[in-house]
Amino acid sequence: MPELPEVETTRRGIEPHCAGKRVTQVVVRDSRMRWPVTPGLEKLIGKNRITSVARRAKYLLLGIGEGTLIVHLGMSGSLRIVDKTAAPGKHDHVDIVLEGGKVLRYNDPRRFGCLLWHQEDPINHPLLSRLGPEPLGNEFDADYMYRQSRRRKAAVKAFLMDGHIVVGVGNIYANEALHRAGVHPSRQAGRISRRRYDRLVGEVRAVLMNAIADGGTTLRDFVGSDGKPGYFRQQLAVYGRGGEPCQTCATTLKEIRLGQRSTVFCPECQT
DNA sequence: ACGAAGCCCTGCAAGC
DNA sequence: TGCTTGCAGGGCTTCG
Repeated sequence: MPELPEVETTRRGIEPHCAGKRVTQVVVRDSRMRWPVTPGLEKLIGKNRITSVARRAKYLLLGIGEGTLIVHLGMSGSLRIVDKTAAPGKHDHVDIVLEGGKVLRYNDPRRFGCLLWHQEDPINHPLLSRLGPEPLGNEFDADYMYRQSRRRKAAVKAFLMDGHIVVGVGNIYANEALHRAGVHPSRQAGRISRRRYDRLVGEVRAVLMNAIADGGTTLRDFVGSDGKPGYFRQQLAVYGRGGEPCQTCATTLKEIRLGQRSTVFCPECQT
């Protein structure tokens, strides 16, 4: 579920319930995640106040007391605000109980996510220190992408999804942005002009911003209830539409695998 | 340095 | 109906 827009939507959804609140209790039911949940988390953050709820790439950063809880939702994770009385269900691995009777509840069926405690500035954490710029920030522009891509032989789609180049562009939005920009996903990153990167950068931005605006709508009531997946679907021009006609030129959309991931494009519009 | 592949895990749909 | 297979929105790690 979590692409960058949904992580940002989660951040916005939980922030008002968390910021300024004191933690009264932490319950770790299952610590087996991508990496084990930091041992002793209960002691480390218990009784401290949540001061901030930030995001870097697809990591949520909860400022608590003197440190930061780094949370990643992996591929199937979610973070919800529920009532203290709500019984935990399957895959509800961690509860952060807040003063006032609400609980920040972490659920992740596939356990690809993580919850890691970090005492210092999270910027210096190994997982965060080498990440590329934010796709919606100023650093991400045509010039940057052009420079980074020279002599790169990898497919532009893989390049776009590489977190060391730019963060937050997952499989869905890579497919969408490339279609909107008219760029073939298999084209070598180093063989794309500055002009075309200009277009691509604009479309990455546009598609993410649309999704964030929409993510708000999609998951408007995810707090307290079930955030239903797949509502973006109707807006997606190519993802999940292999074999269907291109909305621009009616050519049949082609589906291939690129770097183990499903890739859909229009052989006519994308060159 | 770069690029491709492997792997972590559960759930679900499709095919036999 | 029940089994097996493949695939899923991520990304670190390993290998060549």
